[in-house]
Amino acid sequence: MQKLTLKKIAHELDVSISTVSKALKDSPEIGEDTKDKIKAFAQLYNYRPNNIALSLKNQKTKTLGIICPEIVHDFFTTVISGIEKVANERGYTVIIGLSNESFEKEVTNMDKLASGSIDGFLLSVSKETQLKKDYHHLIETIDQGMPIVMFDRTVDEIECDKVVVDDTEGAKKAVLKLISENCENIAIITTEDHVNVGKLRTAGYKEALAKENVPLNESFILRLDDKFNDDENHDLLVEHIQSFLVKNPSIDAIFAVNEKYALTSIKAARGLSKSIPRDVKVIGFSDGVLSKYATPGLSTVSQHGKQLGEMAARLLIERIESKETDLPYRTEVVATELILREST
Amino acid sequence: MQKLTLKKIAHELDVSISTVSKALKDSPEIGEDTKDKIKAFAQLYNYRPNNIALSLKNQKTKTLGIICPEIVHDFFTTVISGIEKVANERGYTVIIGLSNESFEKEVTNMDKLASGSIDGFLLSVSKETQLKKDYHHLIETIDQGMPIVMFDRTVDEIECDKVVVDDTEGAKKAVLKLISENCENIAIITTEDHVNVGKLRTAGYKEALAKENVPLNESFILRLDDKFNDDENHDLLVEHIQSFLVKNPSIDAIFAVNEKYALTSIKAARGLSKSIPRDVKVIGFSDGVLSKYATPGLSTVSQHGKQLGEMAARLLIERIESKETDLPYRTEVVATELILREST
DNA sequence: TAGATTCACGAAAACGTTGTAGTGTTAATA
DNA sequence: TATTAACACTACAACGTTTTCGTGAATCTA
Repeated sequence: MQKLTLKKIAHELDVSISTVSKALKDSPEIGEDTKDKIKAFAQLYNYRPNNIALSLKNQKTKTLGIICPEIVHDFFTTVISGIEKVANERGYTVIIGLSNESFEKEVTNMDKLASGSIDGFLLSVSKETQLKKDYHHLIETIDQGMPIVMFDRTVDEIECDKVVVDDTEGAKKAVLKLISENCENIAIITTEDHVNVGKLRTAGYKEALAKENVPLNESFILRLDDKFNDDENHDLLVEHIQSFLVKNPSIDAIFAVNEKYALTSIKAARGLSKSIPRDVKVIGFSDGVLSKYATPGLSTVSQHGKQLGEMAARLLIERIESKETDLPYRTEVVATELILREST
Repeated sequence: MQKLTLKKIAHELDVSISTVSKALKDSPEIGEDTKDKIKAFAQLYNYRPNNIALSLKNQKTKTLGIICPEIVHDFFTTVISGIEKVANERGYTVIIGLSNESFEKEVTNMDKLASGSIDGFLLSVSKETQLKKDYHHLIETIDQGMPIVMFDRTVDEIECDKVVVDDTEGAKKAVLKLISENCENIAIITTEDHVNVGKLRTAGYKEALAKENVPLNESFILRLDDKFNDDENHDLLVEHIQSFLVKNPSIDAIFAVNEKYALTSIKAARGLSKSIPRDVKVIGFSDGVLSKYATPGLSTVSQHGKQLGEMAARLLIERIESKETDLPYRTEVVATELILREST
């Protein structure tokens, strides 16, 4: 049995399409018995209005597009689950486009979704986009009246709603904690500077050091090439960190800007027969389940990804549903929280 | 500047809508100079045909709906990334609906998407659905001519395309390996039997034992209540496994039916001052990144989630695009692979 | 009983496309 | 010169809705 439409019901019951439509909406224009008859029929054959037709008619899709650099990634999925939650509560559906950190995929994905499929974007830009600093697709999208809310990986040059975690502050808290535990030689394992969050967290690291008058030792900063994010290169990364640790044997604490770096640091240190947390304390940055399930449990700066996602979705939906065309852009900051486990 | 449509171009250039449509499709019906003019205009103002209108006209959306029980979960996201990959290659977009293991959310999500938004479903049923054994929503969907491909968590009672991992065989391989390493008291940490994959993996465990004539000791089977899947109950789970380990001190190997159980087992064993892998060897079941980044690296039965996702998407798209209405249903089995790391 | 009012319903436009079937003009054929 | 063919374009229907505007019939008012 194929999909039921108003037309088919109308034909079957020998009334007009308008009558059916109105009856199902319980319009007072239609007589009670006609209404009953139509409703019963619709119920029986499980009629559901066609979303596509509604979207076309109403010029809105009740759908949100998420553009995300990666999906096998606890932080992003946590954010997505937050987005999905409020989207669903408000009657919205969610489409996901993955950029895989590629500028081109980000552009084509956005292009495709922007062509009528969605009412607005939730976007975390790819690393490549951050590197190229080419934002024409974002500008065009916004110019066409399609709202964008950026989350986590935002770009300063574009004016739009943003939701970010307080990277600098979170990093600072973590490093301050390490200092308070009498660590004197605190290393940071971070990304290259073109990755915004890496840069910000590194800034927090430096701030904490400065605040407590701990001298900054540039050789304690390990900036990891992007290639190490590939799971294939995990063994390489272990070795790389180990040689860093060997070169700097005085290191007694590591602050890692993400979960993978943190966990790999633990593995590397262990491989060097250092005990965690006795010889080296480790704090990561993440919202992930990994940290909780790892042995030893990894202390982390939690990013509250779910709240971030909820916030972002709320901002977007508000903008979509507001008739004010000149709502001022907001930037919301989601606070971090230091969660202490066994690695400190 | 608002969205450009054929109508606006037509009005602007003083030609008919049809002419614009045809010109952009390079139809020979239209004169060269008119074509050039229209194309140039469209290019300049970045015209993109409206997907919604196309969907309505063509009666197909070029969109796939994924219904997934959970998203903060490496296995499912790996599958999704596989789906997204082939979907994109073939010009499809992906909508995600999360059931959060709830029957009701599964039903309402499917209902919503089935109303015109998508051409077919990729579905992994929720635990609650498995428990209730209420499949009316699946039957109705299929009856309406909407194809479903089930992945991983399938239901035997429904006829449709399926892609599964070889749970029994994978579990068997893992346990066989443990036996070959001279483990004599191999425990299994599994789910309750209503979870299909738990049941199948337990079957594999038993098969392996039987094959090598190792006596089956029912007290070595720990069936975990669903509540332990909640990350909140992680500490509880650790204690629970520890008391199990204390009650059965002879256990020298653990086969866990998922990554979290495996990692938690390691943590529990460690807490009991047992060394991994010297005192207890552990093998998990998963595709996750966790295993790789954990210390010690967790040996696992890899499920090749990405291939599974790719396979599922291929099956679905083939069915959608085939004009044959009576394509026979297929069930594809994705082989598992034993990946040995430090926990064995 | 003429006029107004209410009731119950239908026709049609619109959203943005595409494709089929015209249509009017010019050029080629017989 | 009359017929036909080619060309370059336009009109219109359809996809499934919703909504505004009619409209004919029954009922009410004076």
